[in-house]
Amino acid sequence: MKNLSPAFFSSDPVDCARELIGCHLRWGGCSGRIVETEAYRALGDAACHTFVRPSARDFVATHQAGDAYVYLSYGVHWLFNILIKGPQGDGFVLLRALEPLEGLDAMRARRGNYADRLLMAGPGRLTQALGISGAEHGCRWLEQGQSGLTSGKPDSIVSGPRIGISQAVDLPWRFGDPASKCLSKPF
DNA sequence: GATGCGATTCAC
DNA sequence: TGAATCGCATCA
Repeated sequence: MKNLSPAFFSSDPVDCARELIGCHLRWGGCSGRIVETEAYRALGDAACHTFVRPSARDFVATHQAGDAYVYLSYGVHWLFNILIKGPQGDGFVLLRALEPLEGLDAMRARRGNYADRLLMAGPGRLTQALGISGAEHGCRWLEQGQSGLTSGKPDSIVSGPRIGISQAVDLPWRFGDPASKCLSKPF
């Protein structure tokens, strides 16, 4: 297990999304195993925020690889993305589901008394469980000591279409460990 | 200052 | 399976 540095995110968004499956995320006093991600490309991907939002394009231009891109979905749920800036193109990786490892009590205090497998089984659920909100938007969380990523490998990784989007629906840029009990939806 | 709409969740 | 929900970005 080695720590992932911001250099890990100076690569291809789709490669990063795939390689993050099985890695361990540490956030404050909580941690979890990443079991589901999605990739978004800044260029040529109609589902990416950069496609219609000047503010998203500005974010890419003014932030560094690995920085947090956090935004509110449906006016209710915070979604956590990691900025990718690589030679093959920029983009984001959306964290969609984690298996809780440490800090389950703190997660329940924030989310309610749900079963373990439901604490972070969804992009809005995991931010609520970890206490991530708009305050973390733009932050360089990988270099803040109490939070970070360590590498790991799942038994297998599968891919499929991304969830909840209306554009570019055919691109198979959702990745996950099909054996996990904590997916937001089965593959 | 108004409008449209969403990278979802939870309860029914 | 279906409805809530409201904040934010965008543009006028």
